[in-house]
Amino acid sequence: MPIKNKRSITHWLLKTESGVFSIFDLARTVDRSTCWDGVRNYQARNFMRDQMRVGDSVLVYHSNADPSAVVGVAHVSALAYPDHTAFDPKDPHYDPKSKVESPTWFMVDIQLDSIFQESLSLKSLRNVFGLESMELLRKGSRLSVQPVQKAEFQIIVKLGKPKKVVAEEKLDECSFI
DNA sequence: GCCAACGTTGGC
DNA sequence: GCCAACGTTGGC
Repeated sequence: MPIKNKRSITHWLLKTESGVFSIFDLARTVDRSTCWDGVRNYQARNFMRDQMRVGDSVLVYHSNADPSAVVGVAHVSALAYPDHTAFDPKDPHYDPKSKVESPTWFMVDIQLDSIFQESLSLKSLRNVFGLESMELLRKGSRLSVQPVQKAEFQIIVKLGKPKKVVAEEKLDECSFI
């Protein structure tokens, strides 16, 4: 009997600087989805390029925020493809090493599912039972794309009280935004 | 603004 | 391959 080739990682956490692109910006985009451009770290790239698959679950984290916090849930909506912002000399994430014919940097698309009614600050997460080994809570953790254990993901979603973000035109009705 | 904890670069 | 210098991330 063939053994099912089960991937070890299907849950992720993506950091975004809330002042640059927040979960609320994501909620206002067409189809509530976006390309996750600008990742310029090899380990983060490898996770996106080699391991992420369409449908994988994503926690959205606001870094450099007040307070820094996990703020909602999205999912991967497109498999990794070259990050074109690396080709554009005028783009802040321009990288001359990356060529169109052999791209260095990749990105996935993600689509927003829900925003937490209780955003979960980094500080508060440090006290949650079951998250002791979470990468985000590791001292000096800087990875902007990081794997999350399914159990960790479930704990966080339960605490966050996610409110589904439905259609673009209904955004005005989301009083918590 | 400070600074710890990285990651990258480049001389050797 | 080693490692010092430098640049970046991101909490505080």
